[in-house]
Amino acid sequence: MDDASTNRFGLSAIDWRGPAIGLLDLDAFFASVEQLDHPEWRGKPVIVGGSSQHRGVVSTASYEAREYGVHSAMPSYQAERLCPDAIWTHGHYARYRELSDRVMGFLVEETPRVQQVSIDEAFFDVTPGRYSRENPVDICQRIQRMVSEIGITCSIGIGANKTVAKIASERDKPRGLTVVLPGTEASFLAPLPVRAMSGIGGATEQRLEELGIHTLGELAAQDPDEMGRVFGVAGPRMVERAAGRETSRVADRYEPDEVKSVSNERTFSRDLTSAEEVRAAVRHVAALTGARLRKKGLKGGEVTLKLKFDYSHTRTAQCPLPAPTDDEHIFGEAALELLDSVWREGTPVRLVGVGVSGFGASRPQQLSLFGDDGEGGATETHRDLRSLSVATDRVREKFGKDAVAYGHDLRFRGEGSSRDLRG
DNA sequence: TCTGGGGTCCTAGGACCC
DNA sequence: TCTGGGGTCCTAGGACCC
Repeated sequence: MDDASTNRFGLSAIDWRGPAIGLLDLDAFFASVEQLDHPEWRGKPVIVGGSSQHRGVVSTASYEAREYGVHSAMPSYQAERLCPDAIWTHGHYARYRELSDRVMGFLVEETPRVQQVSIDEAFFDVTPGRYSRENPVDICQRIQRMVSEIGITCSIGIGANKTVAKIASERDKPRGLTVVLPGTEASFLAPLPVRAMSGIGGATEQRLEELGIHTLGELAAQDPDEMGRVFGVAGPRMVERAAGRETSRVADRYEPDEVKSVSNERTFSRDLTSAEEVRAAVRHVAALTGARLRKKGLKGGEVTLKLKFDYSHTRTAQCPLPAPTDDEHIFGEAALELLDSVWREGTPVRLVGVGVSGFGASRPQQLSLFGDDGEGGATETHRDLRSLSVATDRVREKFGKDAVAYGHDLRFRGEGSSRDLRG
């Protein structure tokens, strides 16, 4: 890479002018943590993901597994065929969270402008003169050393804006440090396929293709108004970003965005068809969501039911709740009432999801010292059931998730789940 | 037994109101 | 009588991200 971008070191001497935005991405994060914690797995193909028996997919593949063609989001049965000797694990989310927090801590020590975008990725602003005088390249090399010391690695891209930093970070993985020098943004981006830019997925790529636009350079040359007519508000934005002129700032605090919804969904290892099964599944998934709401101290005023029938057919239905709640006995029953509007008994159901949103009106949520006082129209029965939910949470916290199960929970225990982590 | 789970944002269309 | 035309709110669904 000797053109616009470079991963050569020795750039400390350059006089960096203008904004310097970094994007740090932890390399094959979940799989790398597993190899850190299981030394005997190092150097071997490791896959974090759901099992093929439960229609799972790959969350993260170690670099050794990637050599067999395994990648994130690939159906597990396919990964098993490509790499029969891989070591599989469902993952240990709390542990990933712990290491992620440590890495984010390193960034915060360098600059107050750290915007975490996922468990394994964050933007940070190291513009010279803004928070420190130091050269951005030196700062990033130090961050990489600190990350290495905890036993995992990261790749970093640095550039004048987020779009450039993000694409640069993907340029040279793992352990890469790719620098796009100020003023070279447009020439760095121009030859890349449109798909390289985040925000452009399969559908947008195809529509751009139909317009004869294949590269970011071609996209940058479009008339923003014309693109606005085709793509709505995203159109002009796409053109600006492709031209290397994005100006959106890195968030000014190391704080996750305000939560707007909390949901759980489950794909079952076989399709459900009877009303009894589907209703039990709704209650089960609602209970998962309820427990998370209470843990987060959130009560929401809307519930959403989601059913997936096959890969391309999904239906959702949403309704307001009488009062903000975190109790699955209330929002779960509301979800059951929505069932008739989206499902006829006999239609096979592959996935059931229950989400709660509408936190805005009742924020901030403080738990009352005197127990439950914010339940509005809740009946006595609902209060009793709510107490039951809280008691259940406590027992589960103390003795583990499977210590308590309502009747309808039992048949769904042990269904696989996983999380995605691309890169 | 082919394709997960947890999110965010945007859009289109209908209801409703003036 | 030949039905206008905003604005706003709500809902469902799609696209996208990791």
